[in-house]
Amino acid sequence: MNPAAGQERLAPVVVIVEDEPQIRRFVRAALESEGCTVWEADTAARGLIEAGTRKPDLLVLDLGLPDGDGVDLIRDLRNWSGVPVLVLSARSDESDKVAALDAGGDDYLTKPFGIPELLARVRALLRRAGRGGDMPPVFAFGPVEVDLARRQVSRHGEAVHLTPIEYRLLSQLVANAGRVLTHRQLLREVWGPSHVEHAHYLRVYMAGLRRKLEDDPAMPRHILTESGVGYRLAV
Amino acid sequence: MNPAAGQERLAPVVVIVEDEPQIRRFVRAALESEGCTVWEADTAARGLIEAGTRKPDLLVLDLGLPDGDGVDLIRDLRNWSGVPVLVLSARSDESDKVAALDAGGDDYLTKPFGIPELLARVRALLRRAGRGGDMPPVFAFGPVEVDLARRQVSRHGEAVHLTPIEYRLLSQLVANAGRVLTHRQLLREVWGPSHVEHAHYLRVYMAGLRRKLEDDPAMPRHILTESGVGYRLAV
DNA sequence: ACCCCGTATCAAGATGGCGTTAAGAATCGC
DNA sequence: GCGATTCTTAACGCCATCTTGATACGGGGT
Repeated sequence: MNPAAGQERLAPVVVIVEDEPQIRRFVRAALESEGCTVWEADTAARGLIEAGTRKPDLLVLDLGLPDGDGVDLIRDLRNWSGVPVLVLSARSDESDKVAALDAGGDDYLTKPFGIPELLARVRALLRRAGRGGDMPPVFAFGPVEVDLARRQVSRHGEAVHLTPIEYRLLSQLVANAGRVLTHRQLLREVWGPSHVEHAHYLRVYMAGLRRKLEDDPAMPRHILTESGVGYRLAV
Repeated sequence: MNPAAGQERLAPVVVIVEDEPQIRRFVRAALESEGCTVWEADTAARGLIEAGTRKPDLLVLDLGLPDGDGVDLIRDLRNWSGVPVLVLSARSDESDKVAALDAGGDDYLTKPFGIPELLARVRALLRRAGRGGDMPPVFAFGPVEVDLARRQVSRHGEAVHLTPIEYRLLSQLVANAGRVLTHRQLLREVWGPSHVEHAHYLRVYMAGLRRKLEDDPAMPRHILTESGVGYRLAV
């Protein structure tokens, strides 16, 4: 079993071992833009310590370190850790690649490299290590949860069925939660520009949403009407 | 029980998908010198079949195939297999690398490449796949079990025969279990982009799946219809 | 008090989507 | 080529959803 299976970690943890501050910052910024938590080390010795203490999901390693060969670091690391290792190097000699990979490296990228390729290879390694998927974003107000990705709405934990128009209407409210949406705005987004005058539709369907989502439809606490203007979703 | 569990496989099995016979022989010789058992395919369609029947430990894939994009092959493969994929390509554009890796590829090697590097990367992929886990091979809901790797479906333990389209439809549902799939999404994935309007097909084939998989096809408990939107597989 | 406008709720009819079956066409394996 | 499987297409009844009209409520202005 995977020992990390139980503990939910939202952001992958990455350790960078790289002596040039410029490249370190460069790579750090890229990884953080992917949502990673990043720790740095500028020597091989420090790198091993960081790999031990931070329990990273990925190690990005430059071969050219001041205090030792990066290949030795990998060999050492592999005695006690299976963390994926992405090797960066200025040397493009095939023998270097073979040595680093056979020592236990998982991928080898030659400088200069592009950030998109680096990130794609990082994603590939994290995916295979089992840290690919993250949680779907769910929006909640009161007892109601809206899962936009699964197109599913629940109230008090139980699934609630919404018709297509009801769902579109709720989506608009959620997307602009807290803000007032005018009748015209809602009608245009849900029914299209030609139905902008049929404010009656809104009343019918808002009643439906309240009946399905509010605890007391007569005293709505979240789907509020701004009389003469429109509707608002209170958070 | 898993029939392959007892039989010790000493030699890794590799499938090569490559249309140029010269490179195919070249790569094959190299892999066999490493002690691999090698199977070949010269088209994308054939490659998928080989990947399904040979149960390889690694897939070596050339992107430039005569009958389809290799990236599509990876995406298809990833619906039912977690086998490591090493991509070979004549194109060194960064966007090609990113596309192939994000589709599910594990490594990307640009032609021309040296045999030592190829083999080192192969060893790295086999090493990691050997100790790590692959995809959970069987997906279950209610009385139904779907073995994506063996392309086999059973209900109450008994094998159920599905036609190709039925199986692809079910694959899509399983791959997005719990999520609502719109008519257009399903039609595009199963019949192709040109049949996006033929929603009737879906009704016919969903009826077929329900007849074969649901205990009471008239009251489906797992293959649910989201009226006006699409379908969803309930877990 | 009364009227008026905006709102809430209910219900019935219209519409189009959906499930099902079956028959002809196409494809595949032998 | 031939038989069998699979796919496409059409037809029909049913039902969820949408539309539309009717009715009631409530506050503000005259």
